[in-house]
Amino acid sequence: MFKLSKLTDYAVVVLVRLARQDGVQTSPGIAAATFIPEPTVAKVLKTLAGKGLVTSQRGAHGGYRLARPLAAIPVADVIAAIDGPIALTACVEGGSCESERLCPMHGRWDPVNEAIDAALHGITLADMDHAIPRAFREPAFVAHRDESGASAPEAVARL
Amino acid sequence: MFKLSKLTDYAVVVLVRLARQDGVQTSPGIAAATFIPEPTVAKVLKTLAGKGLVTSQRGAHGGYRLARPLAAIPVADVIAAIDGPIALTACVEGGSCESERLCPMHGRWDPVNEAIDAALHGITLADMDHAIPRAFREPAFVAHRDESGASAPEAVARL
DNA sequence: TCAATCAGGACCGCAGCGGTCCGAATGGTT
DNA sequence: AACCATTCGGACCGCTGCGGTCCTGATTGA
Repeated sequence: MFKLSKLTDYAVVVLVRLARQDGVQTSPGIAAATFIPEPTVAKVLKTLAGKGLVTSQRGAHGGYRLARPLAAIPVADVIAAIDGPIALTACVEGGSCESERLCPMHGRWDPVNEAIDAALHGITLADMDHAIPRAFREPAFVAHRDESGASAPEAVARL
Repeated sequence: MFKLSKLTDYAVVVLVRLARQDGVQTSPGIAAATFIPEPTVAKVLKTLAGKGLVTSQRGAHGGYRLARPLAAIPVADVIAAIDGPIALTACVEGGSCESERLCPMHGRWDPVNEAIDAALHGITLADMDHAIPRAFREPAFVAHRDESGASAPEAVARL
C-alpha cells in the first residue's frame, strides 16, 4: 500500500538514537535502547555503513557513529540506503524498460517521481526527531517502558 | 523499493485510454488497445468502479466510462483506489500501532506523509497524459506496435 | 593471545502482489 | 419470453521480496 519497508523505519530510529550521544555505540547497545531485535539492528547498521550514513570502527570497543548530523540527512537518503533508489515504476529505475523508444509509458511518471523526490529531500531526520512528542524523549518514559516488559519485542520501534 | 504496484500503473493507462474517447468502452476493447491482459484490465476497472473513479453500465452494450475528466483526478486518488490509503508506515494507517500513548514513533512520519500526499494531489492524470511524447499518441505508432507482434504482452503498459 | 566487535554472506518462513478463472446478476435484443 | 453480452464479486494460486536469524571470517584493542 505504498508504504516503505519496516527496515527503513528501524533505520530512522537507529540513526536518531546514534545522535543522542556522541562516541561509538555498539549494535547490542542500540538494540537494547531501541527495543529492536539485535540482529536486525546489526543488519540495518551494516547497510547504513555501506552507504556512508554511519561510520564503523572495528575491533574491541568498536561501534558505529553518525557520519553527519541529523540535520544533514534527508529522509530520502535513508530510504535510498535501505530500500534502494526511489523509483515509482519499473520503467523509471532501470533505464529502458525494454525498448525505450517504443514504450509510451516512458516519462509518464517522471513528474510524480520528481515531486516525491523533492518532498523527501526537504525533510531531514532532525525534522522527524522534533516531530516526536517530548514526553517520549525523557528518561521517565524509558523507565516506564521497562516495566511494561514482555510486550516490548513486538513494538514497532522505540528510542 | 518504494515503488507503487504495477496495477496502479495499469490503472493510469486504462483511465487515460478511457478519456481518449467518449461513450462506454468494454474491458476487452480496452485490453486490446492497451496491450494489457484482459482479466487484469477487468480487475482494475472493477476496482476503479468501486472507488467511483469510473462508472459502469451493465448488460449488453455495457461498459465503463470516466466519472470525471482526467484533470479532476489527482494521482493520489488512483493510488489510493488501487493500493489502498497512502500510509508510509504501519503506525500511520491503522490508528494506534498498539498503544498510541507509549509508542514514540507516533507522529514521526507524519510530516513525510503530508509532504508526499501534497505532492500526489498536485498532479492530475491530465498532467501525466501530457508527459507522454506526442509521437506515441499518433495512429502511426499503434500500427507500428502491431507489427512488432509477439513481444507485446510483456510490455509494461501502452495506450 | 584472547575477547569484542564489525563484515558479508546464506538461509528460511511468510505475506502480499500479479494474474487467472468462474458463477451470478443485469440489461439490451430478438 | 428466451437469449446473449457484459459487468460484478468473489475464490484461487504461484511467486517474488521482505523481515528476521544465524554462521563464519576479518579486524582491533587489552
